[in-house]
Amino acid sequence: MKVPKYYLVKREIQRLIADLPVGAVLPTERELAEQLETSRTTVRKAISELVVNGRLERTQGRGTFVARPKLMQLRPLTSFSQDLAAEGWRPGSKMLEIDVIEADEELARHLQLTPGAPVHRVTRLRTQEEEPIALEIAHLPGPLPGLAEEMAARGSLYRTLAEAYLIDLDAVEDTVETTLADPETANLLGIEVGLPLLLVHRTAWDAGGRPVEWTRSLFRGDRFRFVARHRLRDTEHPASAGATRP
Amino acid sequence: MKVPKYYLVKREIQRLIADLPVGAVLPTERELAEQLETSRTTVRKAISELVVNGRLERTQGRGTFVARPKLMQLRPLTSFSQDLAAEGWRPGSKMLEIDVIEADEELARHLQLTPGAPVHRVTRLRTQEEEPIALEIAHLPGPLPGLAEEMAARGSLYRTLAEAYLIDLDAVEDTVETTLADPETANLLGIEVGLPLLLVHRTAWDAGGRPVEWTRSLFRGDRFRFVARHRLRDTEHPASAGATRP
DNA sequence: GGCCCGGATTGGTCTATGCCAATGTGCAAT
DNA sequence: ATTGCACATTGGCATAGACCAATCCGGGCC
Repeated sequence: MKVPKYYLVKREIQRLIADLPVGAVLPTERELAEQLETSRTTVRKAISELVVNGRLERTQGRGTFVARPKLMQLRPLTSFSQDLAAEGWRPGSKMLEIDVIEADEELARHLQLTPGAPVHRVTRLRTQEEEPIALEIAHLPGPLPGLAEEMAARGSLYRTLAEAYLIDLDAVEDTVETTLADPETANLLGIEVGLPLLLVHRTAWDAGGRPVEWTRSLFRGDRFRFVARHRLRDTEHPASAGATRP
Repeated sequence: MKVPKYYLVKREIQRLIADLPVGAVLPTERELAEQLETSRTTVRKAISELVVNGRLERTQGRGTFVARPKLMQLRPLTSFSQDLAAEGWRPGSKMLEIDVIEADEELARHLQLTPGAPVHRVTRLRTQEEEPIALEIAHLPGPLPGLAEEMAARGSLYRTLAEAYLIDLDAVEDTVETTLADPETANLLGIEVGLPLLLVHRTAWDAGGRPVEWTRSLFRGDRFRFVARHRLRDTEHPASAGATRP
């Protein structure tokens, strides 16, 4: 199989940083190009993949550094802060905006509303050791008077829903897919444009089966792992699935 | 916010292909560079992001084409073939290799074995309308005499485990994260090196709590969405999570 | 000491260009 | 009609070089 040169350079750099401690600075791109007998363009392509992989971080004007390897796990049936706290992380949250918008087509569908209905929107930046790791936009239907104040008093969205509005969640569904950081998101998360992100949509229902939350979250793809665990009942046992061939 | 030129070019091309049918061919990179008054390098960078997004596909010597948008959903508690069949897709599977290997450190940990213990390895290429969409490597502990023949007779791994070896799954855990296609995987999946993939690890246990499967799957990140749905019991209710602030 | 400014350093973007590799086409030979 | 080969086309890889923007550092100034 033909392996392009930038990929060999990538492995070379990987070997180079294997022995370096976290935070160590790499040679400059110009130096690496000379040492590895290639062009700066090729070095940059190799480094870019390592940045996407989460192995390196770079800042204009400063340099390229060995990134702290840290993989945080998220469980669908728990809350963001609960998840991270359980793993010994120190989660934080920065409120960006609370406002009321009119539901568009998609939003109305997920929350079982008619388009144009008012929906509360809560935009937050989730942080970890002061470092942004996720952008979260929650949509909540129905009247929630004083939401901003109640949220400010409690911090946690779920706690606010339960205590201030007596809304208890009964079921949640998460979908996980990948996307790329656009300039705005990259700016908020402090990462490069084009880095892969985990795009998570969460819908939550109350005991009556009414949707009470539809949230869109963007996580750094190189920092998170999503975990789902299930017990199987016989009726949905995998072994009962049809044969693989059509 | 400063937006680089290749990002503007990306939007321009996005506008261009919005009106084109699936499979339509784009102008060549050299033509686009001229029309948009930029260099071919910049055009390529823009196109590359659209390829990563799943909007475009390109083949050396042929051209760049509008990709078929198709997002398939995967549910953790069902099998691969069951998932896709339920959505009206026509899943297939191509056996690449069945062999027995010695468990390394990681594998032994997941299957609760001692390193060096023999483990069956089943490597398959999952397909969809003859198109490869996932690379799946299953690891199965314990003696499974005649595994290759039993698999060949049934097609489905889970069905084989249940019918031929009386192994019934009781619980599964999936983890989902992102990674990049290395040259080997890209070759097997017929995609470009460096495309983001969904890396899914599945562990399955039998009723006795013994691990019976540890599988590593690589899905095209632009084609799949992972779905997890849960009912909440009070003891693990999100509202009981700690406050957001540390 | 503290502040400000200018220059050096480093990554970020863009251009222009050359060659390679895969593909498709059309003509010629059989 | 089929095969085979040369050639044009198109994307893939790599280079060299220029300029921009963020950062850092040190000297000079208050």
